[in-house]
Amino acid sequence: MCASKNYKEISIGELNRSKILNAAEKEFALHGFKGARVQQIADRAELPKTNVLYYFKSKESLYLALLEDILRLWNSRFDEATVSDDPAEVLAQYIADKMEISRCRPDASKMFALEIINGAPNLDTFFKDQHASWMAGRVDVIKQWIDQGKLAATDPHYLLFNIWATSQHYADFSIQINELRGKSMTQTDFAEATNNLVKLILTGCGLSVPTEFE
Amino acid sequence: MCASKNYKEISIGELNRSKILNAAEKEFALHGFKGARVQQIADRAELPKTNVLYYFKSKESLYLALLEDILRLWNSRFDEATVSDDPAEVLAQYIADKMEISRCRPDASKMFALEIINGAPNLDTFFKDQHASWMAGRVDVIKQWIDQGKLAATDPHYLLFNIWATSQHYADFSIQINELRGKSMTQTDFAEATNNLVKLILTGCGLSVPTEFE
DNA sequence: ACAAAAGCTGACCATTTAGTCTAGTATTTA
DNA sequence: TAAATACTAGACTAAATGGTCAGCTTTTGT
Repeated sequence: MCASKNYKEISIGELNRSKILNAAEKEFALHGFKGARVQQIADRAELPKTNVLYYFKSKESLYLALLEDILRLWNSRFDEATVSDDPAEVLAQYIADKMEISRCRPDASKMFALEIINGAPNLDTFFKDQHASWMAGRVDVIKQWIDQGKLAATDPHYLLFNIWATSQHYADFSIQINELRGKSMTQTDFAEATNNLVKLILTGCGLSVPTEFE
Repeated sequence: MCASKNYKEISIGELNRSKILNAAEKEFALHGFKGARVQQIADRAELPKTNVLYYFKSKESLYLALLEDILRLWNSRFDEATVSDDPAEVLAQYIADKMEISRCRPDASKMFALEIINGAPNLDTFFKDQHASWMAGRVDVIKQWIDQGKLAATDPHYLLFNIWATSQHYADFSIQINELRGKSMTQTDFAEATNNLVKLILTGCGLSVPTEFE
């Protein structure tokens, strides 16, 4: 069910680029930027190391290309929500979208987590400003919902942090989760976890759970 | 308010060891095991590199010593809770303890997060087994609470994952949080965030919030 | 068909890295 | 106070790493 590319009519270069990006995402997720090795990315992509550096001029530019890709993942329907939308629907869908990313792109989530934990040295001011203004806009909408009595009073910042923390946890800490559950999460498990999380967050905000998440 | 050692009567060796451990925790939290550099740990500890390798025979043994320390942090009063305890009290206190760790030992939390994200290559079978049996015990207690009608029906695994995810997020993603809030979290902010989180989780479990967390 | 562009890669290099060695200086102990 | 232990530190090394280069082959557009 995860989105995947149509492999017809793509040049050998595009194919290799995508092989390299996939391999690199895995390696960076496993070892972070400093810890990842170009040779191991090459091995995983089944290409000689020189080939990796042919397509991406340096380890850093490969990392940055990947990071840019990942930041685009964060876009969602919640970005355009306004005060006239139904908060229960919007938030439930946002949570579900986040959970879907954790299921389909766990390594992207891990790479992003590492970048933040390591002090976000590669996220430039432009991204940070953009991110901050996105946040300001969303906080504003949530505040208006609260003012209209649609939502229990709560700090919108903490609400969003909680949504990110819980949903991303299923990707970032999947090793621990699988260990403790004694089995890995199937698609059905993810659906159950999503409903569980929607219920927790929405109930916590004084909202009722939309029927499709019950 | 964070716990700290009494520096009287400690030998120069103990002092240096602790300097090194502090410096290493920071470096490992910033770069992960592979990415951290012994030289930078030494610089941060204000000791020559050779000195670091005098006290800890290798980068790996330093990392392991630190990791062992950190695993002990996870111990809490929740470990001994039984079905006869009040779930609201116990869970609220557990959440508060976790938040306190995020506030006082953010680098420890980050190091642990990196270890898990990177596939837990240094957590041995003994720890994993111990952790799994701890989990089984706690899941059991929560289930009994649910059977007794003290707690709304929910999967105890997800409940614990949610508590960890949200509380650790304040340490692991502090850079992002500070950026988006436009200021860093004070002790007061942490108290507020703790109460907010206790309310979310407990309400989500159908529990009422103990007065000290309101 | 053919030239230009794109793709490929082994050999190589400068730098960085964890860790050693040796030779010393403080500090503790008997 | 002498011997033993604990600590300090510069010089060094072997291995690993990111990256270059020059010459090769394959693909593509006309």
